[in-house]
Amino acid sequence: MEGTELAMGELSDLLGYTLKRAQLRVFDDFLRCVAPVNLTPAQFSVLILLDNNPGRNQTEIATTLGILRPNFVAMLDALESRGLCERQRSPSDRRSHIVVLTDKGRATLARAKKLVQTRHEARLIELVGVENRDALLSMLATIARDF
Amino acid sequence: MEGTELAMGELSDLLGYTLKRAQLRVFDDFLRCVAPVNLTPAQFSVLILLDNNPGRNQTEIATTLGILRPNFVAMLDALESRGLCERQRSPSDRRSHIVVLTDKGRATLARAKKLVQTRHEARLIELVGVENRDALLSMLATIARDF
DNA sequence: ACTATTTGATATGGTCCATAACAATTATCG
DNA sequence: CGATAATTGTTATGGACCATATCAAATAGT
Repeated sequence: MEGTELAMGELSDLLGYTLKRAQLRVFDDFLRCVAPVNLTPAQFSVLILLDNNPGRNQTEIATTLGILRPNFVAMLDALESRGLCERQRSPSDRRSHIVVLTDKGRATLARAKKLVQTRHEARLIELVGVENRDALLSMLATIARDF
Repeated sequence: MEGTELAMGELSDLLGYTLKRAQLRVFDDFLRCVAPVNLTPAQFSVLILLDNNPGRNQTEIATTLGILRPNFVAMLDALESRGLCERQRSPSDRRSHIVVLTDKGRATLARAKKLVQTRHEARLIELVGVENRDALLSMLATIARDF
């Protein structure tokens, strides 16, 4: 039985590899921290978008999150079945569904935001250092936007 | 038809969200840059590990990459069917398969490394700035390791 | 020698992502 | 106006990736 660690080679110097590894860790921690309200990162992002963009339909919400419309249907079904949001028929266009947060949805989102801040992001900031957090976020945003 | 952009709200300030978005972009660009040798990020990481750790078996390679043994079987099948690596019976333990790079595998890896460096990483470094790249990599590695 | 463990493998199910197609509705424009 | 095109939500479907249980062969442990 060989107990020796394997050499990562040039993987340690690959931004993409380290980026993916970090992302998996962060999402895993997010799930643990937000477990009390039972929201995935994707569901959390949907609730935030609904809160900040009232009166929008499914397509608009989905596409701004990079979710394809067909895949957004089941996501909304899950949130709506838990009473966190509602589909309403638009009076101006009877094809589209306007998605709105319910009171329960707003309350859940508030709890989730608090959990994310106090448990998840706080620990993350402490890890990388307060003085580096904004630079990190800025670089990641640049990559996400302009790469 | 509303042409207005939606507000991202507190998503813009969420490290996890931006991290994921950046990761998707980076992997997408990796695929484009490495398309001439037809390797996914995961396959590339396997080849690198094989090159740096001769004489190891499937389980050791897979687990260091965070790949579960059952899922590694098909991955190796694909690489082996392309003649990039080979499974050899270990003389010391006839249960395990030692995985080795073939000459073609080494050549392909060399081409891939060159493509990654000159097209992929170079552009990424240029985007975030040479002076920031190491700090970025270091923070991501810290998150991946200690979070 | 008998049991427990390990290794590669198969089967299977879940989640996420992507495309095609469809009915209902609305927009286009001849 | 009316025929055609485009849009919206939806379903169906398939692929990629991830996780668990299980198995036969081989080895380790006692």
